[in-house]
Amino acid sequence: MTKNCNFINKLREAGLRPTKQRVKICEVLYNREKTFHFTINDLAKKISEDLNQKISLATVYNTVHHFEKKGYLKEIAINSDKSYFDTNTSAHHHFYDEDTHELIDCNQNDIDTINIKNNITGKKINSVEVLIKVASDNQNQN
Amino acid sequence: MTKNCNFINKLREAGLRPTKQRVKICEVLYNREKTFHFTINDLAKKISEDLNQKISLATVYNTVHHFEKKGYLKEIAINSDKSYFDTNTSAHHHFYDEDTHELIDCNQNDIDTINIKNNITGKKINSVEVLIKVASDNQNQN
DNA sequence: TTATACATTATAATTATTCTAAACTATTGA
DNA sequence: TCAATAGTTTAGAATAATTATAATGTATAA
Repeated sequence: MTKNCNFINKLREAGLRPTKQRVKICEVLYNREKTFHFTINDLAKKISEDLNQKISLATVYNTVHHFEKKGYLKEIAINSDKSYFDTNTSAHHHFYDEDTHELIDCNQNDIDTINIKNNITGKKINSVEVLIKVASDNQNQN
Repeated sequence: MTKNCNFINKLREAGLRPTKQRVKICEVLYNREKTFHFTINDLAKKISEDLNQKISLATVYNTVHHFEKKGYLKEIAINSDKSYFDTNTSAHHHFYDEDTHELIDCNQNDIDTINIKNNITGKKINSVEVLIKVASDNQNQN
């Protein structure tokens, strides 16, 4: 279990003042074994459930975006109506379960390394991401 | 250049009545050499530019979603703030130019076939999509 | 040709997100 | 230690994208 003082350092490193709210958000995001996939709503709900404290939605948005800019969170594009974030910021791919709307990290050995043979002229590749949409095998698909 | 009567047939096949509006939308979407990548706004603007007729935004939304359901359009997830659609519904991947916000189809020979070695238990793979984000080489990245 | 089910439309409602401006707080340096 | 200040939080307003509504219009089948 990571101590708050680590979060305070983390925030300082990012040039962000370690306020109560930001430390609380860090606790929810990073005090866990597995990586966390969430929407802003998920996160806001989790905060008000886990902690006996309301944090303004605007603050949650601000903080998540700050963290994203600093590379502490990564946005994962699934579809237009939900914006997912991932606490695992390393280059990796995802499964998306269309039944449960759950995002699952892809392991190294689930997929071969992607090899881009031709890039757009004059551009550099910033990221390569694979999204594998899955659903129940035993039912009709919509 | 595809004749309207083809569009009428296409609509009928989808179980959609070939109304003026839907045929016009088909013209804009499918009367072209290259595949078309667009947001609803792009499309609505293009319609009112190309044709001397206003089509209600609601109709554009409805029609695009109908077409998507019928497999005549594919939604491409880039990020949360824009919903892109693609008239190329075959399995293929994309480059996304972060400078121009343009979506470009990936050719077969730009990328090796993606091989998923382990899938989630009990699920079937519905799609595998790669998004390659690119940007200018000669400038600072944000 | 007429009844009916499906479509279109303008507008209202909803939702997600960002903006605003006032109140608050961490930090810095005297 | 304490005030100045620059950054932060907040509620609520503003915005933007999308969906719902309900009245009017239209393609289709009998």
